[in-house]
Amino acid sequence: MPDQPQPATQVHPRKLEIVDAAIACFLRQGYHQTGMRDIAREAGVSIGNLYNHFKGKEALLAFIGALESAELAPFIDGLTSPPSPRQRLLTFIDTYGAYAARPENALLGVELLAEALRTPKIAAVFEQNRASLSAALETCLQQGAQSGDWSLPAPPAEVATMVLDMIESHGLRQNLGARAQSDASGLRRFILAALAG
Amino acid sequence: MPDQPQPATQVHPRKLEIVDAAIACFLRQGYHQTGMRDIAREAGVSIGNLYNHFKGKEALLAFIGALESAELAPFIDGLTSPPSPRQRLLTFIDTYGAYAARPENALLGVELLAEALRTPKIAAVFEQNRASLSAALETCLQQGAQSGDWSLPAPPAEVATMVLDMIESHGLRQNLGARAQSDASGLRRFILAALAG
Amino acid sequence: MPDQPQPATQVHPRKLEIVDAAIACFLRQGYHQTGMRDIAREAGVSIGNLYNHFKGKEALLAFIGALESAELAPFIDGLTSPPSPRQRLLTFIDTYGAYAARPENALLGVELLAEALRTPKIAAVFEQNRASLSAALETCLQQGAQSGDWSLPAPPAEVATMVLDMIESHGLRQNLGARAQSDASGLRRFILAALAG
Amino acid sequence: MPDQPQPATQVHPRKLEIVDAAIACFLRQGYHQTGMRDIAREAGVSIGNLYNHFKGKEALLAFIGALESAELAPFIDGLTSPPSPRQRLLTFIDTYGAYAARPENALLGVELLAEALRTPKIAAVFEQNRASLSAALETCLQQGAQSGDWSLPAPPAEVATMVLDMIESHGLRQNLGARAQSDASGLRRFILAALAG
DNA sequence: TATGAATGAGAGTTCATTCAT
DNA sequence: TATGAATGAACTCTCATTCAT
Repeated sequence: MPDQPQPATQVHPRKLEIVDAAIACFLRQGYHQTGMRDIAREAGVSIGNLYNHFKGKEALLAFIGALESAELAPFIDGLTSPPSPRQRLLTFIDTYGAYAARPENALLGVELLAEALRTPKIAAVFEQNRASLSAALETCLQQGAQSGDWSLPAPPAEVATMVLDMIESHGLRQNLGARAQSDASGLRRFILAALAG
Repeated sequence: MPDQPQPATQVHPRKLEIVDAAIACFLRQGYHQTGMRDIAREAGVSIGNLYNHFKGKEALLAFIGALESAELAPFIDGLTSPPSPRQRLLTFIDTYGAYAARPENALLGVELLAEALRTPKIAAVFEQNRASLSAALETCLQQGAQSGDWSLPAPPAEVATMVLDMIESHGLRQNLGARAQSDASGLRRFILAALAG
Repeated sequence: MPDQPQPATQVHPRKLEIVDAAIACFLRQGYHQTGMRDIAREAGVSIGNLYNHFKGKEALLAFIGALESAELAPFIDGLTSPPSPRQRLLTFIDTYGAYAARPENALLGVELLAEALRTPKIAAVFEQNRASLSAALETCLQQGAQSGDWSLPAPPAEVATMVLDMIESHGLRQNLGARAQSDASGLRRFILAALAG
Repeated sequence: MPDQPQPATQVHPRKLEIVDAAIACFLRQGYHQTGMRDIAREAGVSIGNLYNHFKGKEALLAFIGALESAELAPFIDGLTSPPSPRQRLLTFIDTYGAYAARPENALLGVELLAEALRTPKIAAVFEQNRASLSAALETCLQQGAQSGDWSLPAPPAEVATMVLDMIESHGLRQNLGARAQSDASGLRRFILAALAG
């Protein structure tokens, strides 16, 4: 986490305005369909000044990806904190499911993923976010297995990955077609059934 | 299915060469990073002639997406044909899992998905492929439920969607980092556990 | 001479129009002050099409430099052909002096030189032109020394270089201030005096 | 000489640091390839402060050109002072030859020249340096002619110009290719031969 | 069917310079 | 004196696409 972009500590407020503008544009038009000029206009900033705050388009996307890291912290906390593993897992499925279903997360996630496939810098951010979340979930899963809450049908790391994939795919699916089953009850039942042992 | 691109019936062989070239380019560089000139060069065709075969770049991607439809047919057959539901499901997880893990499918799938988010024409192709596969899996799942092979933790359509998501996410995951658990055994066990009831 | 750009043989006429436009712009505004759009406009060509004919700005300058090679041929012939070494040298000083004094050669020469200092591709063209001309002059100087027309105050290659430098500097000087001694008689007398022995 | 930049008298030391930084950048990257930000960074100064010391990029180059004027003074002294004209000329060829061969002088000279072709302000500085040096050399040449040390093959001003051109071209040549005859003996012999009369 | 010259909007980025602090 | 955010025109170059041949 050391030399990762640190959006939390002392940043020029303009920088955050630019980030918001970029997110809005990426959501509306997609990453590649968005020009730096679009972002500058949306942020009410000159194109030249935009480059005073970000080295380039890719850096902007990486920064946005890193922002996600901060948003993930509560979920990680929730997975490792007080209540029973079972309660923690249920809460996680619901809350992270809701998070993953929000358009700005679902759609930006796909842009980020597609870009991570070609751009190592983006891939690094992407994988770091994934890894920290996955590790927390894995811990929770193992604790639940030890406490007899459930049994794992596969190695914990693998199960954690699959559960995350399910939740995120589910969130994305809500944003795809016109329909929307909109609640996570099926998701929750599926996962619990898989752990029923 | 009426005015869908029909890759199966009589196409100019040059057209398929172009498609192969496009796939190669999209895999190597990504959809947006690939120029029509790149494709023409890779196919050994003039840029003008490329446009004799495809109306534009988007049409090319849509055609590629439609090609996938043909590749899906065997899986659909397998899900609805002779053996027991359980056997059909296991086979499907393995074979479709292998299919989804092939780089050309995993990576192109993400490109297609990202593009489908903004481009209705692409979305249509994308959803059609998904729908036909999902319907077949749903049928298989219902049959297994009726025959007592398993019980469904959620409505069949939803379970089908989640199972497909898992398999495809799993395939994509193999193409992301450097690691590779590489086999589908964890995946299979997870799904079967979810259906164990 | 093999894989050098060959402006003589079969080139699209438009390419030459572009070259002419570029030369006009470079002379008027200088190389760095000239934008690709300036050249396109001057040539009556779209900016996109300009790039169909030249890979980039640097390639354009290199091509112009290579064109000079063709213009040098007559001087090289004159230095190595029929009459007496003395007559050849005198003719060379006058004709090459006039050539070097023409604004398009004097001014473009400086641009080319300045660029050659930083750009290996340009340096290569620049040095090749210099080398072929210098070799021819060296030969002539040696023949004159053998025939007793003159004696060389330094190694022939060095003398050749210095004589060329003098002629070219002289040509440039005509294009600098407002004054203009305009003839090459002083130059000729200086060189002949140096060879007088 | 009135409103010429006056590098000699009281200047803010920061100003000289900036000049040094600019020279370093111009040498490394060339004048046009160097941005004001590059210079500011190299000097360890903010871009805003840079403009407190210099009106603009062109003023910086002009100042550098004017600095040269101070460096020329010793040569001018040497050409007009005590010993015999012959000895003065020989010393000048050697010392000014060495000066002209130093990369910072040879390369910056070309940048300055190229810029002088388009920018009157730069041309003024350039020509003034040239004129004062040329005048001193011309005086020396005439004195040598009067004292019978040599005879001039052309009007003294023209001979002075040509001798300067030779020395400077020779210095530049050392910085061009990889070869390097490195000493000025050929140059000296050539010039003396031209004056042998 | 096949060619590649032609188009011009638009891409990301850098530029010299200004100005409020 | 010193800072660096702010400006917007300009840069080189690429894009998908068209069209005369």
